[in-house]
Amino acid sequence: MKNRNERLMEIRRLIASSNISSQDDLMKLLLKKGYELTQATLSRDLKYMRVAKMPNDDEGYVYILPDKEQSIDEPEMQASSFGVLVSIDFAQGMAILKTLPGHAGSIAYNIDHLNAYEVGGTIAGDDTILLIPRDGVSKSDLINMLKVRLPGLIREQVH
Amino acid sequence: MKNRNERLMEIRRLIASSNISSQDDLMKLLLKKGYELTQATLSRDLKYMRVAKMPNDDEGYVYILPDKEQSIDEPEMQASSFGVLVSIDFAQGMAILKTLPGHAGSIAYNIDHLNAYEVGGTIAGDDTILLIPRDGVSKSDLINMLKVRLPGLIREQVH
DNA sequence: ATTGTCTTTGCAAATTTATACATTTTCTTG
DNA sequence: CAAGAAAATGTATAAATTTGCAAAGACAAT
Repeated sequence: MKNRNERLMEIRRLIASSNISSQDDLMKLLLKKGYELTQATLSRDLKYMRVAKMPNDDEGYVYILPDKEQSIDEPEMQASSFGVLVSIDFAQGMAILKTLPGHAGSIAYNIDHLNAYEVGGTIAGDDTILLIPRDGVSKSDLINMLKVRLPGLIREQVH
Repeated sequence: MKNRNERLMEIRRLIASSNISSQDDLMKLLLKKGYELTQATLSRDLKYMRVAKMPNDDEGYVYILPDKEQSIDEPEMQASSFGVLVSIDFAQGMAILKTLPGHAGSIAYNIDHLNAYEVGGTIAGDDTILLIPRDGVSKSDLINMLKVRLPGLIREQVH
């Protein structure tokens, strides 16, 4: 779906920033943000992202993200990074990103620090980044994520 | 009750040592060990011990202990604070090793020179190593090899 | 032993979560 | 573009979990 990825990111943000204790709660929060879906889909989303439900300090239960850091604010992309990502190709289930000469390192740094679910890890050379997506992450998942989380990075002709 | 504490310990042991996916499952295991109780009590026990339920790698869900040493992170393990190898993650059948900044090269060099059967080859960036295992080598094969051949690099995994 | 208090438990009902199946949407490939 | 394949979603339902309430220990102080 067009906005599944966006939705997954929103779910992450919500879980990171508030104490959510049921999928119905989460559903209502998402509805306020404009995402319309059923509890069944949420169950699948949470499973996809390996979100766990855990008893809480006080009363009740909360969902917790399987990631190390739950930072809500994301680092801004540097101005100089604008439009320097030249192409995205896929091979062997991995993404090969081409940048303007010398920019691979900084772009990879930015991508790494998104803590994006989709990204297993990156290795950067001078103008090439090898990005290993997590299992189950599709080409378009990855591209959508990059578009959403690092707007302006990708040159227009890339898709 | 007289043996509630014993029971809690037994539950801990069971959860640590097997993949339990429902309270009914756990109930049956406990029955075999001589503990007779209802699922409702189990729900309370798990809440008391803050045991979380999390989607699993393959299919299904598992209970996990909130033990500080037991990470609920995706990375298979974390290095000790003194170690250089920070995490090992798997995606696309390959291992992605994260190191402290600047150490990827030397760690990759060391791994290469083990001449370990398990390792097809490595590519190192600044703080990331992509390790391609040989066909048929499992995740745990690789981790065990690294533990044995490069002790100290990887923290002992506590269960 | 009796009383009162606190903890633990079972039962049953309510709530929450997962999933089989059908349908729709998206993607790929000719 | 069309056809087939794959992915995503909703519906309805099953499965799993939580909880209110009452009853049954456990324990302390009379």
